[in-house]
This record gives sequence, C-alpha cells and structure tokens, in this order.
Amino acid sequence: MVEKKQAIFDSALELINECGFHGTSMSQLAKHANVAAGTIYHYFESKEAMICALHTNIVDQLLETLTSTDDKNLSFRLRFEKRWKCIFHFHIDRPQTLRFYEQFVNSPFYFNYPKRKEIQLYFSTFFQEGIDEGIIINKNPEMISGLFFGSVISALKMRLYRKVELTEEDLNDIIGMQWKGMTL
Amino acid sequence: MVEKKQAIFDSALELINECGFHGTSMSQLAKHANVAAGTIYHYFESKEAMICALHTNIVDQLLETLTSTDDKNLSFRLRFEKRWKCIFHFHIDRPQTLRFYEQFVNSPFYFNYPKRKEIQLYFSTFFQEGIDEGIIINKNPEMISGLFFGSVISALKMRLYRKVELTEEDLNDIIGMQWKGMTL
Amino acid sequence: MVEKKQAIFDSALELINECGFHGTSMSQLAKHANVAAGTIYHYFESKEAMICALHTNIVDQLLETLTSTDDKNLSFRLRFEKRWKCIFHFHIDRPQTLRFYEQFVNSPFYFNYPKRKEIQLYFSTFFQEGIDEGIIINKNPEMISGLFFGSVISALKMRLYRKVELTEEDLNDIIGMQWKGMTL
Amino acid sequence: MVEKKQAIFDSALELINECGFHGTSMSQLAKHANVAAGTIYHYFESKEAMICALHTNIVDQLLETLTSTDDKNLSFRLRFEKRWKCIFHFHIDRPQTLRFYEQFVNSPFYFNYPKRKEIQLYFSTFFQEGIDEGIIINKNPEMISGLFFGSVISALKMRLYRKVELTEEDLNDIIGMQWKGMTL
DNA sequence: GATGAATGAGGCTTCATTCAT
DNA sequence: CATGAATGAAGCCTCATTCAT
Repeated sequence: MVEKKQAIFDSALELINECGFHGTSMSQLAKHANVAAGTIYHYFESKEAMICALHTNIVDQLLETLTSTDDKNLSFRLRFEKRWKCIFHFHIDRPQTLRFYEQFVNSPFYFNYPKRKEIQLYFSTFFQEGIDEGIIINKNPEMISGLFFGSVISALKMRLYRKVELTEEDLNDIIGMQWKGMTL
Repeated sequence: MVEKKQAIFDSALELINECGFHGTSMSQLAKHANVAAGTIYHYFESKEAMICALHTNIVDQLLETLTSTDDKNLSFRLRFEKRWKCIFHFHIDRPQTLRFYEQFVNSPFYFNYPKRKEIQLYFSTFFQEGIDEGIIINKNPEMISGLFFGSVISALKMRLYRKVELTEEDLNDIIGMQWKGMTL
Repeated sequence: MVEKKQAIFDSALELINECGFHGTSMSQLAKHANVAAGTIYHYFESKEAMICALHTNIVDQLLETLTSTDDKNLSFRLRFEKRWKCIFHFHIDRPQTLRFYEQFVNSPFYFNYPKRKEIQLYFSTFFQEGIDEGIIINKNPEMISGLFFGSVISALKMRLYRKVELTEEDLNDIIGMQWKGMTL
Repeated sequence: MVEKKQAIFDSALELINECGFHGTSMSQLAKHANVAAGTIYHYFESKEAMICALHTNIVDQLLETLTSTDDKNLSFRLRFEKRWKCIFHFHIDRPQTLRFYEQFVNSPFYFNYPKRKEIQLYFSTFFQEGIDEGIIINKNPEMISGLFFGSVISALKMRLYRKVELTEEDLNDIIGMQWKGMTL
C-alpha cells in the first residue's frame, strides 16, 4: 500500500523538522507513523535510503508544480515572478519541508547525490532562456540560478525560522530587487 | 592548555565537514585530535556544548575580522563590497567551515541559540546605516541583510560544493547585482 | 506439492552450506526456493522443524542406500568396505550435505533428537554382527562404529573442505588401516 | 585488564556450549561475564572476531600443552600415545570446549581461517617424523593426521555427548587399534 | 589536568512468524 | 494451497559520558 509509505514520509518530515536527522530514531518514526519498525524496511533499504527517497519525493513535487505552473507565452518577467512565488509558497504550504531540505542539502548524504544535477539543470535552463532573450544579464546561468534560489531560501528562512512577517508587498519588493539586479 | 582545545576545534571542523555532526563520534574526535576521550569533557560539558562553542568561536572570528576591516570613512558602496568579500574569503580560507556552519544553522541546536540575535543585529545595524544615509532601499533591514547574506552563501556553495570557478570579476558581478537591487 | 518441499530442502542445503544455519534467513530461503515466505510454514512448523526434517530426509536417504547396497551373503570384509565407500560417495555426490550434517550434529538441535539413536543403532548392529562372527575385535560396538564413522568423516573433510585429492587407492588404504585396526 | 577478557572467553565457552553460536547473544554473554555490553567491543571488533579469538586461544593452549608434553627421546609409539591422550584429556578437562570447537570448525567462519593451516602443519609434521623413521605407513601425512585426529574426536564425542563410559583400557584399545592400522 | 577502560542506554536493522487476501 | 506485506521482539553494535588512576 502506498498509504503506509506516505505515512512514513509525513512522519519523517515532521520529526526531522523538530529533532533533526539523527535526533529522529527509526522506532520513533515507526511509532509516529503507526507502523511496525520492520515495515519501514519493506519500503526503504535503510534510514539513509528513506531520507534520500523523501528528498526525491519533495523535489519531484516541486519541479512538477513549477512545470505545470510555467507558461512560456507569458513575459519572462512574469515567469520569473511566478517561479519565485511558486517555490516560496510551496514551502509555506509545507512548513516542515524547508528545514528537512536544508539539512539534507548540507549533509554528507547530498555528496554525489544524483538528483542534484537534475535540479540545477532545471533552473539554469530557465535562466539560459532569459539570457538568450537578451533580458537576463549574460553571466553563468548556474550562478544566476544559485543567487535566485538563494534569495527564495533567505526569504523563507526569515519567514519560517525567524517569524519575520512578509507581506505580499515585501515579496514583490524582494523579487523586484532580484530582478533589477539580474537584468540589463 | 589552549593548545588542546584548539586541536579539538580543528579536528571537529574537519570531521564534521566530512561525516556530519552525528557521523562524528566523540571517540573519533578524541583520536583525531590526539587527546583522550575524557579530555574533551574538561573543556566542554557535552558534545552539544562543544559544537555550540565551535560555532561561537567561528562567528567571533568572523565578526572580529569584519569589524577590524570596516572603515566608516569609506563610501557605503565600498564598505558593502568589502564586507561581502570579507565573508566570502573568510570561508574560502577555511574551507571546512561552511559545511559546519550550514549544518549548525539548520539544526535543532540553533533553535533559541543566543548568539543568533547578536549576529543578525550586527548585520542589520550595518544596513540600517545605509538606509539612514538614503542609499539603501528603505525596507526592513533584517530582510535586506538576509538577502545579502544569502547571496554570499550562494556564491560560496557554488564555489566550495559545486566547484564552480568564480573569478574576481564574477564576484564583482554578483556584488554589483546585489547592490543594484538593494539601492534606490 | 512435493515439488516445492523439495525445492525448499535443496535451497536450504545450499544456503546453509554457504552461510551456516543462522546465517540463512527464512526470507532468503524463500527467495532462493522461489516460494513465498508463508509457504515454508505450510510444510514445516518452524525453522527448527524444517532443519530437523531436512536432516531426517538426508539420514533416511543414507540409511536406505546403505540397506539396499548391503548384501549379507558377502564376506564381512567386503560389506565393511562397501559400507565405508557408500557413505563416502553419498556425500561426494551431495557436496553440500556434509557441512549441513556436521553443523546439525554439533548444534543444540541435536540434543535429544530422536533420530540419533536410530542411526547409532543401525551402525552398532552391523558391527555387532562382525563381533558375533568373531571377525571384529570384541569391544563396545558403539565405540567401534564411532571410530568407523569418524574415519569416513575425516576422509570426507579432507576431500571436501581441504581439497586433498584422494584416489581410489587412498580410500582403500584408509579402509585397510581401519580394518586392520578393528580386526583380531 | 586481562581479567575481563578471560571472563568473556569463559562465559562464551559456557554459553555457546549450551545454546550454540547464534543462540548466544552478546547481551547474554555480557550479563554472564559481568561486564557491560560495550566492554566486549573494547576487546573484540565484533562477535565473529570474538569467536575467532576464542578459537585461537584454545588452539594455542592445546598446541602448547602438546609441545611441552612431547619428548623426542621417547619411542614414537609412546609419543603417539601421549599425544592422543593429551588431546583427549585436554577436552575432558574443559568439557565445554569440544562443542565450541566442532561448531567452529564446521562453520563458515572457519573458511579461510589462517590458524587452520598452522594446526594441520603441526600434526602432519609429527607424522612425517614417524614416516621418516620407517614406523608409520608411508602415506600422505595429512591423511594420517586427519584420521588420527578423527579418532580422538570420535572418542571424545562418545564420552562427552553420548556419555559412553570409556575406561583407561578403552582408550588404550582405541589407541592400539589406531596404531595397528597406521603402522607397517 | 589527562587518561582511556568501562558503562549501558539506545540506535539501526533483521528475522521468524502470521494472516488477510 | 500460496502469497508477501506486516509485525515487533530481539540482535549486534555505537557512543556520549564517567571515573579511578
């Protein structure tokens, strides 16, 4: 059943958010997800495998949301803004995801993790389009997308960790600043 | 002896960089630092205390470097640039520090960690000056400093994790973009 | 179906030979035998029961082979030799059997295992005949048969574990030595 | 302290004799030896390593006893007899050792276990001397020593497992039979 | 201050067994 | 009969921490 797998994912996200990777034990996880300890090992080879699968699961959701939201007929400015807000709200809607994501990305697990390149490519491809259209500054698109992503994460951390209120206007300001900096 | 304490810090940084917080055991650390397991407990109350002290140690170094480098007689533009580069090179010179720092900042340890406010204040104070001088956009200085810091971290991750080459020109570009976005 | 039961026996023998009793898990066994985990429990009450049944199965085969090969009209010397060779080749033909057998016989399972007496009786009866005929030395037949069996096992271990080549002549030598020792 | 290591060895021998290798858990062992679970891992890398060390420990004792007992000035017949009895009594004095030994020797651990060759060499060297003296039948000394050893083990199993009484006379008979078979 | 053997709770994982399908 | 997902007790081992020396 996919149900149990999902319950494990949900519980993992919640517990890891609260206690961190290693602060979350498999037995805790099992209890929280209402499954037996052994059951987790039907779905995942190990704790590490489970964590990687969880990350993949989240990234897939995010990329799919981004793709389904994107519309190439819109102006690049608008696509830029939608993309920024899409990532932002993705995490606002799943408040436990960011901490997990950041922990994962800075952990040894992430080293040589295959999904990584896919994500980076997804974003740098977008900015390459902007460069090709003569709108975005002609710099390494990996660098551009790194900064773009960095600004979303910064805003999210402000909002989720430090509880700084961010109005829609604030978001537009941030996006505007980012846009102003990245365009010719 | 301060010598042993430093050896512990150095080894911790190295091991945590490679294996993560919890992938690094106290006995491993002791062995790597050439001290007995018990010795670590003369200097630190617990593993957590040691990690927090390590973070404090790094932050103190960074803040001191920033303070000693800053010069209020220079133009704000130049101070902005120096500050950005100072943080950047601080980590380039200590390549193991970033991973530790990011792990720490995204860990449960960081929750309610007193040093946190100090750092944030240090940075937002700087930007408040820029706002007061009518140079920086009049937005929440915490937000501004969050984005500023985010761009340094993004650049560092590109350089240190993804091995993207960043020339001095690239750095100037990034700073320029950031400045362009944040100023009126 | 007897087919599946046999597949389980065959796989058990193979896996136990390689990994030992407890190194062989029921799910491994199920996979190797191409049956579901639960299926094994239709045929056997437990792992231990399965192992005992496997032993019984092997012993029955051996005893049957011995009985059908024996011919009371032959000289005792010849019967002795045939019997020795029969056991020897039984294991040579089933190279995985010896290790299982030896593990079983030296395991706690064997303690109070009913089949045990049957086997011992089977052999000591044979030697009692030799004693009664005035050919075999008049000592405790259990002792005689123990030594007899010991020499076959020794030869088998040399051949199967230590890969010592044993020619037909070698076998005859061993049998000859054994015979010489046991007869008046 | 060597004391604790010895306590672990003693307990292991006792428990393995009763419950088998895998029937003996590390926590059981710890409890029985009056040490903490972790302590075992100061002395041995793993359960397997502990078992191998135990075997080595026993073999070393046996070989030392054999060596110190042997006297090249005696007749080969007498050395043969002393050697046989030495092994026999070694196990009679340590009744838990045989079951452990036999389990070990038939386990996957024994595969490619370095000590193995040493023991075999020790024994075949002895018989080579007998062959060179023209007393022992001129066959592969490994074969001879295998049969020799097999007869001791057989006698021991009779005595220890099956509780067959073996008088000094019985032992002399067995040795005599073995000698008769192996000599010219 | 320094050592490192010892502790024992607790972590990850396995595995014999069951049971609804 | 057969399946294989699910169970949860129990196994091996690690590790932060202590304490006698």
